[in-house]
Amino acid sequence: MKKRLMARSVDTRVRILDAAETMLAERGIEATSMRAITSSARVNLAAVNYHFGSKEGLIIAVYGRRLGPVNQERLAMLDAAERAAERPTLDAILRSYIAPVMQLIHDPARGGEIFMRLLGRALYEPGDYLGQLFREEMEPMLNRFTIALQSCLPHLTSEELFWRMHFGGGALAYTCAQIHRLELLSKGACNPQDVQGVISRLVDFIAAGMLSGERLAMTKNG
Amino acid sequence: MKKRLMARSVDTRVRILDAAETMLAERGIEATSMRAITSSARVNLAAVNYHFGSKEGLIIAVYGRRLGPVNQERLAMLDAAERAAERPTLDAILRSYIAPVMQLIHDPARGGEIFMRLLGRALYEPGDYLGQLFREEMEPMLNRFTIALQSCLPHLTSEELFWRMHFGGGALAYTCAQIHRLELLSKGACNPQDVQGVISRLVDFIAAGMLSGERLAMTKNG
DNA sequence: GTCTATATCCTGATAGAC
DNA sequence: GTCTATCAGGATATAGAC
Repeated sequence: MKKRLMARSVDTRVRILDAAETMLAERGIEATSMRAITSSARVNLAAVNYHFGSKEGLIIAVYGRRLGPVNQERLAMLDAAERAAERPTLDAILRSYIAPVMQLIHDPARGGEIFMRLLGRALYEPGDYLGQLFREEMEPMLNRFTIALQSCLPHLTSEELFWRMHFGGGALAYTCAQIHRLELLSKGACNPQDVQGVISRLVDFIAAGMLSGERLAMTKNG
Repeated sequence: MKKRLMARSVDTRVRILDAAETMLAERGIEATSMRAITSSARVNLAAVNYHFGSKEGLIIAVYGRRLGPVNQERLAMLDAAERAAERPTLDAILRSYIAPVMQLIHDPARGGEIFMRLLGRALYEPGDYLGQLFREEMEPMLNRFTIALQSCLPHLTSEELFWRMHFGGGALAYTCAQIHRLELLSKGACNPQDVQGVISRLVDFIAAGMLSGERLAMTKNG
């Protein structure tokens, strides 16, 4: 990590990161130019290359500063669930994964709704900007959740579990990325600002999907 | 629609559309330049503007030529299900929506896996490229499926149904967009080429989610 | 319908003064 | 650390010959 020796440079770094975060969430990586970012942040164009080396370095920094805290909260919630019961419920495991992301809506200090949307888009972004960062930041956390789900759903083969985690991840990513449009798309029928409601609905939906056809799926370890 | 008077121009049009389809699915709209498309299609750069007017016109044409047939097949399957039984099952409705998309994998004449991936990315693309096209092509079809689901799940409020359709749509979109990576991501545990297996798993997962907490959700029309 | 050539603007990145 | 000026190349789009 880069040292922060001067107060002014911290300001500049943060202003660039904040502006980039917003524009990347709204337009995507390729559609966001460094000129648009520096103009919005009211810093000089050359400041991006000075502080982050390149556009790719900036993108990685934008995701990097927020991803760690979210994943640490996920693991902390899973830890707490595992301390509270020898085998945590499916609902508790799913909630540990989902709540820290959805609660970003009311946590501007960690990126707020903007970073939530950015996170939802991450796997749809082209190129190799994020490959290494996600392997480092996401894989260890995902491995722990996979193990927790396996002991909760021992009748599922690893293939079945993978498919269902994938479907659940899709529902979550889509919700994060589209959260700002849902009220409009539903013609006012739903209220995305009711964070606890959204979390509970997502947990219920995915838990039901994870448990579907429990009787028929007992082909192993039953 | 533009008339096709000369054999040569049809070739050029189609070669551009095919090349664009592939590159858009792999890199996204903003990351794909017209130079890359025309170079891959081995036609002249100016041909895009001659045939499609602009890059945006090309993008709309790429989606436009494939979206209609897929949605018509969805509606045809729903029609058949409604002829076969007065009230089609939830599984039959979901399968009508999902199967025509997933079966693209083995239907190169309708765009194959490439268009399926492109479709999965559509709602994540920045800008207003596709707004009007989707309002025209998707909304009437979605309205029919909404009605079918409502009569199948009468205990759900329209808010609840919207949320669950949204979650299911996210699972489907994610699967379409990531299909080519699933074998790698699962370290060989799953086989995305087993189309019928993927369809059945998606239908089962989403149906279970749609039905979740049926007893608790009876707040209307029970 | 197709092509070459070009117009006009934007892109990421850097050198060098301050 | 910040700034101006600039580079080299890429972007979409078009004019005009064939």
